[in-house]
Amino acid sequence: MTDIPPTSRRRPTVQARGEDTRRRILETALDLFAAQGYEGASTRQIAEGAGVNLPAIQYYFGNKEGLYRAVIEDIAADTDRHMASLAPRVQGALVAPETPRKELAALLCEMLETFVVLVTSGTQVESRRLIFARAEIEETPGLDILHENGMRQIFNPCLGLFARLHGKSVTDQEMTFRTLALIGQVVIFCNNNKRPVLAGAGLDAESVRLMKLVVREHTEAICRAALAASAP
Amino acid sequence: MTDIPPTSRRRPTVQARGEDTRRRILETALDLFAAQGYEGASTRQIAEGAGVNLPAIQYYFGNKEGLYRAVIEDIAADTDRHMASLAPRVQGALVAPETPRKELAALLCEMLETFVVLVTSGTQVESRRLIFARAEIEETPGLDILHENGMRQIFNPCLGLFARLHGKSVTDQEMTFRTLALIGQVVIFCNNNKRPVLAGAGLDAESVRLMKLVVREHTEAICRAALAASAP
DNA sequence: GATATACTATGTCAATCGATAGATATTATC
DNA sequence: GATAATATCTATCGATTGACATAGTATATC
Repeated sequence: MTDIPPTSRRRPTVQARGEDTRRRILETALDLFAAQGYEGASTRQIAEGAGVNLPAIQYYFGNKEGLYRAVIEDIAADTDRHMASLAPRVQGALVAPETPRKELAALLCEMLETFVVLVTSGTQVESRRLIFARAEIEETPGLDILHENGMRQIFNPCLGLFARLHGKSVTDQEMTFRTLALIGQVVIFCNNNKRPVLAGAGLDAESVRLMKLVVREHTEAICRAALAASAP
Repeated sequence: MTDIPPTSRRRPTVQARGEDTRRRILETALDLFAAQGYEGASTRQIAEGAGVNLPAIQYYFGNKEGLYRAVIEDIAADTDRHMASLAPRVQGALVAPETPRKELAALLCEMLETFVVLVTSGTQVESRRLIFARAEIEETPGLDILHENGMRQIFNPCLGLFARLHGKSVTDQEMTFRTLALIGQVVIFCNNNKRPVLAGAGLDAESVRLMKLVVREHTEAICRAALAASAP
């Protein structure tokens, strides 16, 4: 009944206008889903905010869930792009049998710093941060995509590096917890910055620099302790 | 028009029954608000879950918002109780002018371990963890209460200790970020454990022990680095 | 037995929600 | 200029929501 997106044939002008409308809806939806959650944001609000009318959402995305999934997939694609250069290096270090432990630690630090940048820069950062935070608590159809993506792009690589550094297995529950704690240092910066703690401390270049510094120094300290504990 | 809760006069048996019903509503509401958010959970659902009928909510809590606030205040009171023994010791160490830095570090570790316990034990842990996580992103009338409480009971004490350890001011933005990173290690354990990472890893005694161990070791490592960096 | 408390049963209300039907406007191709 | 695909409009449907009003019942105190 609802033949959804017209992405096949290229008709220069009309197509361009359609694509523009699609993006406008997508961006408005991101902001509103972030601010009010999946249930909280109404399609009417989104349509109004995007300057289109209600059935436009059905036309472009089928229904509310389709729109939500599109928003999430957009963010996931963004994450992939952001991690594209680092991921293969980590992969390489993990398949190599004799990667020096100092290098593992350095890669782990770089990984977490890159994560900080992902979480604090780009377009619509505020909204993306909130969506990340929501991914950890909400139970909506699309969010597992984001969660899987985070596992694949962030958690698993960090776990791999950190476990090798400790000389332990990635299946060890202790390593899961240690990795979560590491990542938690960054994830907390995803929280609502309208709240007192992060208020004022926006996302200006200086704040981001500080966040990266803090995460790097903490992670280095933790890695140093790990090296000392499991020294050969 | 709506004279809300009958908490004044004591009529032994009837009163007890009323209190019981009140608690039953409160517990059901906690679970449902945690699982589905403020907007997501309907009063009808809550009433059904508690085995009362709809007007009972109005009778005891005035309206939906009143019920929500009651849930939040309940949790806040729980936090106060949990932190009651540690708070004055931290306060004491902070007002004393010459507290040894090792003691500051030890208190900080203890503080975070206590936080882990708060977040992983007691009745309805799962739901309370989710409410904590929601407090960081949702914008509902009652949640600032919880947030303020967290600032007063957790964040500010940690900030005070950690800043003293670094020999820096509590108003320094770097110290805010460092403290957030520390706390983030614990907060991440508040996330939905139905998700792959924490799945299986329930909240059995062994898991909690491991979480505490990890947080302690990481924090010790970070404190050691801080001591070395700002050594006298 | 009068009275207060602690509910329950039922129904209604306006508001808001997602979804859809169906008409219309715009544009590209032939 | 006819035709068809694309884009957007108005209008409305049915369901659910929080809230409230009214009436009734069971129990316990005085």
